[in-house]
Amino acid sequence: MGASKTENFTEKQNATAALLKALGHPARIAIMEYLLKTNACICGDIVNELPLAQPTVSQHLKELKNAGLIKGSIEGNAICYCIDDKAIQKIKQYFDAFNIKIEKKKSCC
Amino acid sequence: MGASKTENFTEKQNATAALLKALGHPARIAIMEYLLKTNACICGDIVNELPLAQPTVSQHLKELKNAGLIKGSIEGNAICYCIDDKAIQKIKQYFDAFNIKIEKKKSCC
DNA sequence: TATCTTTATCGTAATATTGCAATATTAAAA
DNA sequence: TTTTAATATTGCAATATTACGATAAAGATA
Repeated sequence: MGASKTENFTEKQNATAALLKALGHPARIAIMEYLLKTNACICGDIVNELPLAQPTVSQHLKELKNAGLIKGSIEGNAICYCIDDKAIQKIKQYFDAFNIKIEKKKSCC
Repeated sequence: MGASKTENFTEKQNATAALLKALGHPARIAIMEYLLKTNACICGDIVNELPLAQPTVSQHLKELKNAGLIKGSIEGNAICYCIDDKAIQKIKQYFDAFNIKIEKKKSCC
């Protein structure tokens, strides 16, 4: 098949999975970490930071953007990318809640 | 291609991506949430909870196990699965740190 | 206007993922 | 020992992902 049966899971489960899937590639982790490391948005420059060809980087940026993890704004003939705080917060909250429930359990295995 | 160029990224980036990739599927999110919801390890029962055939569920469980997100111990002819706390904590710490850095930035876009 | 720079898109090859039927495995139960 | 129950593995079809060369698009600059 190759296609996930998303219709059988909750909206929330699908949304969570989509966010994490977008981060589930080393290049996209590297992009996020690079955007974080620099103290402002990055115009250009991302391609030179990564060991991948320009079209490949562009594709990864698109995926991160589709997932809502980054924003891009046009700045002359370059494009400024930066992290969308809200998406990261959503993920953080998810794992915070998850972790609290784990700690309450205390446990078997 | 279809294969990620992992050799060009750091160990940490690859490891982070691998963990998040394992969670980047609604069925695997559903499995984790089900394991969390119940107050102990689950022996059997997981297949009945999910809208997928038994071999498919088994495959997803295998991936979660490979990623270190769950543990499975044999219990008679059934298998007890439960969440591996350490993996979740690793992820939580990653996003905690990430979020702290984001907040320090305050920001441009 | 012509050219340069930056980013996106198209097309395509290689590989990975998803899902399931059929079957194997393993241990309990009859 | 045969049967039953639970889970894993195999094999395969359908689809998705990853990567990149070639090319397009769009604004800046000469």
